Amino acid sequence: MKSSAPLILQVAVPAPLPRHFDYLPPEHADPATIAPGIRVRVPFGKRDAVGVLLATSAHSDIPAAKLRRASALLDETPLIPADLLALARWAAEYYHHPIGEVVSALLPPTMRAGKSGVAGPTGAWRLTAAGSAIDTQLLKRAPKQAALLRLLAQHAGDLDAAALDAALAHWPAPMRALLRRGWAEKVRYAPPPTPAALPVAAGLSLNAAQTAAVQKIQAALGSFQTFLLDGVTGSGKTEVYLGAMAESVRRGGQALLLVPEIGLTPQLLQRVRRRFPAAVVFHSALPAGERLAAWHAARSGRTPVVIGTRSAVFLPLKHPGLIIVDEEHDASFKQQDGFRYSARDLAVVRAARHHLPVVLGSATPSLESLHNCAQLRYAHLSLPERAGAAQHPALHLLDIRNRPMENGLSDLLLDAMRRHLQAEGQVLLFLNRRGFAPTVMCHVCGATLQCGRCDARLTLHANRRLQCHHCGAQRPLPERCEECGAGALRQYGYGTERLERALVRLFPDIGIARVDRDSIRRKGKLEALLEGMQHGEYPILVGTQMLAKGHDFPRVTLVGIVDADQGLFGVDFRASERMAQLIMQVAGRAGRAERRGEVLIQTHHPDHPLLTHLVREGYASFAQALLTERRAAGLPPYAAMALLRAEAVTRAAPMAFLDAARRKLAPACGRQVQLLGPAPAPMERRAGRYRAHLLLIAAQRALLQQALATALPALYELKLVRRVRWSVDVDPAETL
DNA sequence: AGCACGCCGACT
DNA sequence: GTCGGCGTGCTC
Repeated sequence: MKSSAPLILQVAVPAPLPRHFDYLPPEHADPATIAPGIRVRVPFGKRDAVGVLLATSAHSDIPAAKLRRASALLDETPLIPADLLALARWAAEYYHHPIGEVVSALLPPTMRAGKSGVAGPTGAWRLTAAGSAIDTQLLKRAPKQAALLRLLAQHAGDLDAAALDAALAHWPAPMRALLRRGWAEKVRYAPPPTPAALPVAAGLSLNAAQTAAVQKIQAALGSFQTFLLDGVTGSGKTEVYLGAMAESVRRGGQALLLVPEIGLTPQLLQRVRRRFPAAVVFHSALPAGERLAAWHAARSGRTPVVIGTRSAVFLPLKHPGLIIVDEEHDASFKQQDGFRYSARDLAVVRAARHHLPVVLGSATPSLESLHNCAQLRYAHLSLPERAGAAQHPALHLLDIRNRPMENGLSDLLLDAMRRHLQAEGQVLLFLNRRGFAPTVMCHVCGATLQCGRCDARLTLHANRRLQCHHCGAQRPLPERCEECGAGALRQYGYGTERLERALVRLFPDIGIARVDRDSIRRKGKLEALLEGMQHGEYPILVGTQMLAKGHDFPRVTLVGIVDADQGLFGVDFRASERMAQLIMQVAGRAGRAERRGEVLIQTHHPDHPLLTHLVREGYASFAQALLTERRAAGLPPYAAMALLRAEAVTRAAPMAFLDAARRKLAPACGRQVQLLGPAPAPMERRAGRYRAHLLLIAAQRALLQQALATALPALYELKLVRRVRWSVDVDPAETL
């Protein structure tokens, strides 16, 4: 017998180390089972770990004496399909994140823990006639096989993988022996229906622009193409998604719809479910069991449509057909800790690898996507009209300098509210600050109440408790100033709770609903409020940006933006882009039915070029102006950016680490990649930890990538690494 | 990250 | 005399 070449398993092990680990296969491993994407149990240092097989190789750079043997192969067929595994490897490289942690992100927690791979069983095992005839007493040399035979005999052919797991440890190997000897056989369950066989309801009729958009997307099915679906609020993007998804499903391809936050879009969810009754929801807040079920439904092809948040971009799909990213400009597609990927960008990469079309939809597209359109990398689909008879709302700046104010509302805005309410209109007031008052200050000494763990002021809530909106800490409002002891604490500024209270007094006979994170904390509360709004129970709505996300309020005729000034002077280079998107998203809630909407924006800076440009020329023109600025300043999307972040409980450690990191990075950066910092983060202390940044900018992404790839491995060797929590953030969404 | 090993303080 | 603090090193 010739000895086969040693086979090396390259395994992604869940550890924060920037490499894979080599192992020998388990003894007696079935070579047919060894395929990339299966899970492998391996000894790792002094403990056991569940890793994922990335690839096999004929040789290893690790000295043979150090190589250890994997203890078991945990799956018979790859849990992670090859295309998805390739995407993970690409993402690990692009985001410079350890491969083991990236691969973990693809597995539901149950699978990560090494539980049985086939919770959605593919079939069951039973004895053959030959197997029934075996006298298990004669199988003394194979006690496991004997036990398995007895088990199968007792259960008359109904044992699936889960049942066997429960009954017998390490059953797969003896089961293979029984199959080989013809004593047992596997009965496969009927294959799951293909997406095309699942029910799809008819859609609404489309207008000309919608039809054109759907047709272009349909024509691209089966090939890679990125579309930016650019349509004002109310122009009917959802119906375009549904039309394109229906066609993909009809052709047998599953559709993946990514949304910023499931909980905030009950209306979208309803529409998807009405059209695709077999659609499945996926997000990381699901209970483990439901998450696993959804994961299996996607992987097995049992569901035609998955609607999910960020993490759903990594769902295995049996028949991938189409990917859609709704509200593509939304920052929540960027993961903000650990593996800092952008689900929107990965959706595009994934579509390219699968040869699928991908649709990025927004009424206020990100500058990145607009730039990609200008570069002809994305196809621009416009939905210029509002669906139905609705007209665009008119935007006006309200100069509130020197105006009489009533609890943050100017006489101008109050007059307009009365006018609209009298005409049976609904009024929406937007204030992006929850709580009662954002500042509590001592009138004697001027001290403000600060969070003990963050560089931030505490927000007073209506329940007389102080809350830190950065770390969640809470405490009761003290009687006296903690600095000087005077009993003269006063509240400054307005939050949604205070605004609501003022409105109750100003409009005593009118129903008022408040929508913010506090008011919808209880499950189903948002749905109940939305329901009430549809029925006209609440002529006045007050809320934070939650109101801006995807809900239809057909009766709203007036939108009041209570404080536009807070967005004008942000420290982040994306602050003005974000402000414009928020204003336009909120403005879009007005006048969706036949009545023309009005949008009033309160400001102390009515001549501010950003505001005047946005109001007079609209978002598209505003975005072009911002792009021109970004180009001149050498900022994204005209440059590539990465941020090295570090945090620790001492102030000095993050800076010391980043100083050392800078010295390691500098030679690799050369003159082409700029290094800025390290500098303390804008809010240096947060949740008791000090934070600092080191910024890298390059005109060309490849140069930045190369510098990081060259220098980052050395950072793992720094002793200072143990003293900080650090991460690389490629394409940071915010530099806070 | 986990988990060991390894040297220096207040306790049964 | 030991239990245990966290610095340091390693994981194929």
